[in-house]
Amino acid sequence: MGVTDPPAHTIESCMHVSDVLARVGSKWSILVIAKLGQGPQRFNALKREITGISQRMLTLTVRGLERDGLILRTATPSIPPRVDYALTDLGRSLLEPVQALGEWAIAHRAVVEAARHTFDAQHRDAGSHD
Amino acid sequence: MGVTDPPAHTIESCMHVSDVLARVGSKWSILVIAKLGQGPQRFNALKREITGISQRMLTLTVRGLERDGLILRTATPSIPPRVDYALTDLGRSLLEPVQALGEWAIAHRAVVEAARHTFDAQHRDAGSHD
DNA sequence: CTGCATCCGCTACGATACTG
DNA sequence: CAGTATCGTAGCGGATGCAG
Repeated sequence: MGVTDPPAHTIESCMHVSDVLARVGSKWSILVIAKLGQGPQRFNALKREITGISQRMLTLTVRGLERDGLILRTATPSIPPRVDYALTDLGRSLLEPVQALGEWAIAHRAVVEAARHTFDAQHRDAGSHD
Repeated sequence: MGVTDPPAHTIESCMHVSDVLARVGSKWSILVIAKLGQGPQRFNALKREITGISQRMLTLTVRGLERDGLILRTATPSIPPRVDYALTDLGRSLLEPVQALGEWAIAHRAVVEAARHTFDAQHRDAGSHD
C-alpha cells in the first residue's frame, strides 16, 4: 500500500504506544514484571508477594502478559501441578524503558503530589468565599 | 532527606510507579501529552486532532494532567472564551521516558502482535483433538 | 496447587443537552 | 468555544465454588 512514511511520530504511532502503555499501565502488570525481573516465580509466590491482588486478576494479568510474549508460562504436569512464570527476552527488554519511567516516577513523585495538593486547594474554594 | 538509594526496587516503589503509569497508561493522556509536545493547543484543537476522544474524556484527561502539574491551563476570559493547554517543564521531562517507551512499542510492535497470534492459535485448539 | 466460570458491584466511559 | 451535569452502558474487579 502507499505507505506515507511520516517524518515524525504520527498519531497512529501514538496509538500503538497507547496500546502498550495500556497493558503496562495496568498496575498489576508492572508489579508482576518487576517481581519476575528478580527471577522465575510460581503462581502462588506471585500472589503472595503482590499484596492485594486477587487470584482472578493475577490469572488475567499473567495470561495477558504471556499473550504478548512478555512472560513465559511453564506448566509442569505433576501432582501437585507446578507452574512457573519467567520473563522472556522481550519482557526483559521492556523492563528497561519501564524502569526509566519508574525512576521518573520516583524522582518526581514529590513534585506531582505537591501539584495535586496545590490544584486541590485551588479548586476547593474556587469561586467560593473565605 | 537520607537518599540511601535502596539496594533494589521495593514493592512500595513499584506502587508509586504503578500510580504514574496508571495515569500515563490512560491512552488519552499520552495522546494529549504528545500533541502538546508539538506546542500549545486549544481545547477544540486537541479534540479535533485526537480522533475518537469525547469532550468529556478530554476534559477529564486534561484536568487530571493539570492536577498532576504536567500541563498548564491558560484561560482567557474573553468572548468567545479561549483556553490554551501547554506542557509544563515537568510534562516535558515526562515526555522523554514516555518517548523511550514509545520507541520500544514501535520497535517490538510486530513481535508482540506475532506473540499474540501464536498465543491465540495455540489456545484455539488447546486440549482439543489428540 | 493452579486455573476457570459464575455472580455481583463499581467505576469508567460515551452521547446528549444545557450553561456561561 | 469551553465546560458541566445527567443518563445509560459496558467492561473491570472482587468473592465464591468447582475442576483438573
